Amino acid sequence: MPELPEVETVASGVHERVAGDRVVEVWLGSYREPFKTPPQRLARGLEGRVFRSIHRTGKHIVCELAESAGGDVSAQWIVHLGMTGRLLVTTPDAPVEPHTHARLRLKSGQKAERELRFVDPRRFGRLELRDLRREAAFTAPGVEPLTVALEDFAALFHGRKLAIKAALLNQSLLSGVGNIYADESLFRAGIRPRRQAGRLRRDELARLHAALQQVLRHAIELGGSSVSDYVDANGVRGFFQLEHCVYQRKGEPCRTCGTLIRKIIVAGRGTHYCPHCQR
DNA sequence: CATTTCACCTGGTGGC
DNA sequence: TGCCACCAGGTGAAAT
Repeated sequence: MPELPEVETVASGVHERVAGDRVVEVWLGSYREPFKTPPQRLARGLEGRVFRSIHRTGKHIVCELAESAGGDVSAQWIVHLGMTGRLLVTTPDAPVEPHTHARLRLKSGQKAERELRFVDPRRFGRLELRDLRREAAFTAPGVEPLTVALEDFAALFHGRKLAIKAALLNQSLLSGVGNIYADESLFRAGIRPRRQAGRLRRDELARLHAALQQVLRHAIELGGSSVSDYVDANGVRGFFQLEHCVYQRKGEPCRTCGTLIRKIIVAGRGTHYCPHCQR
């Protein structure tokens, strides 16, 4: 489900609910898949630690952990939601959904007990623990789309022969853009997804830069896109799917010119565009 | 190195 | 209703 706006929404929701809480008990499922860090080491790293803050980097949720409420950050719990992952704050007695892979029971002074749960049917998500006394802090490989300057954005595509859509999806160039926001930003910039990245004109790159930042910011304001089952940390759906101009609108009229939206495959992904508005 | 393809999973949908 | 092929918000390894 999750691209930058959805991950941002989940991370800020989790932050609001659990910052300052201590992990008093950890339960982890038995599947190998979601655990980039072996379950035993992950559980040991989480147990007893305090959530200092939670934020987003690219499509990753980074939880800063300390030994005590006022202590220095000594570890990071990094959550990647994959395609179907959810990070939910619940009460401890809430029914446990199928495909729940991690449950963290949390406690803090006055607040009622709650649980932080990681649920992921397809198991494409990843859980990782970094011990900052031994390992470097997490950094995303690509640049941050929301804040990258136009000059640096344009430089990412210089000399590249791949399709602009494929370039937007490449996380080592930009961290956080996925299939929905690649299609939506290309529509808003009036650029066909198969255009060679290195051949875009200066004005097109400027339009794409502006469109991408606008669409991401707008989507964050609306709590992300709930295409099938995406919900935030509180189980609430987003509303940006109502603003989609092309994504999953194959055969429907373009909101600008009425031409029917087409769907093709680019970079192995379903790709939607308006043949009239995008050149 | 740059780029493309495919496997990894489960569940929902639409056609027959 | 039932079965089945196909598709899905992501990524990283393998192939080209």
